[in-house]
Amino acid sequence: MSQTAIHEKLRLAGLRPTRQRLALAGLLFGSGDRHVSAESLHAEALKARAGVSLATVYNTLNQFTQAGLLREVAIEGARSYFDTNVSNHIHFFLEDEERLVDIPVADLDIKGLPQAPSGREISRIDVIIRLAPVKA
Amino acid sequence: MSQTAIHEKLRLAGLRPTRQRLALAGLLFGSGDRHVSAESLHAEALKARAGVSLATVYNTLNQFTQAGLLREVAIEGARSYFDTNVSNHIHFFLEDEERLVDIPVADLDIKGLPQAPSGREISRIDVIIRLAPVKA
DNA sequence: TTACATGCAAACTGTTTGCAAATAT
DNA sequence: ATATTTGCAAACAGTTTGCATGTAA
Repeated sequence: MSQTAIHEKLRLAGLRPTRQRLALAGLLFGSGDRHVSAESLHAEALKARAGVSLATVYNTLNQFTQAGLLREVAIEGARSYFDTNVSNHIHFFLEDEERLVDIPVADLDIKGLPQAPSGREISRIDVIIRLAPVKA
Repeated sequence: MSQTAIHEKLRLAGLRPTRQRLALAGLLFGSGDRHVSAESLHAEALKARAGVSLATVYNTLNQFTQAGLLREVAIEGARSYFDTNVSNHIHFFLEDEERLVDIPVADLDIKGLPQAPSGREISRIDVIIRLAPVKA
């Protein structure tokens, strides 16, 4: 994704293209789909010599999520992950590496879902397939 | 579930039936399926005049989970939930009430699941259907 | 020029832990 | 008698926030 496209992406989301946001968006959306934690993105930003504080990384991730640019994925064990792929898909979670992997949901077919209780509607379905190393 | 059954349940799990564990197990397994947080279980224990510290509630929930008596459910937003239903099922999550509801998976049928990467096997599949109130 | 964004450090939440006292076997 | 468990308070991790400073429009 080009610099201009990133600029435009932020503008569309109603977020001012500040130096920090551009840097973080560059890291997030510059290459393919990614899964980051606040900590890991902050580390990357430091390595890239983008002066960005951890607090700003948190704020930015939350703003991006709220704007629909990211999707949050909850995993047991405190740490939150943010996924740059906001299209319809589910996840493998590699328990040994604590890492998420996207699964395209194209040919996934869930049948027999019960109806949402009245007055409520489905806002999202989260599916996480947890994988453990095969025991020797 | 009777007192004796609870006693036996702990014994089978290799956990000494201390006063605190019996009290917490009584609350957890005494009636039907439940979803508790450490905080909520602690509050219940206090109300029931069982002298149990919050630290012990945490430790006990973890021990019970490790013993397979409980299942942990991760939801975005820090707080962990523990489910007394350890059979195969999935969850509704009522976003407005921050509450979990079990869905029996009897007639649920998931097709087209991709294969686990080699060297790994599925240890669990978590499905959470998030529900929001219908906008007026 | 003004409303919004940033950085720092301090606050906060949920959870874990070290250790002395208590308890189950 | 001895190994385990408990409770407290302190430590801890991840995350959020207040406020002075900096920056985009």
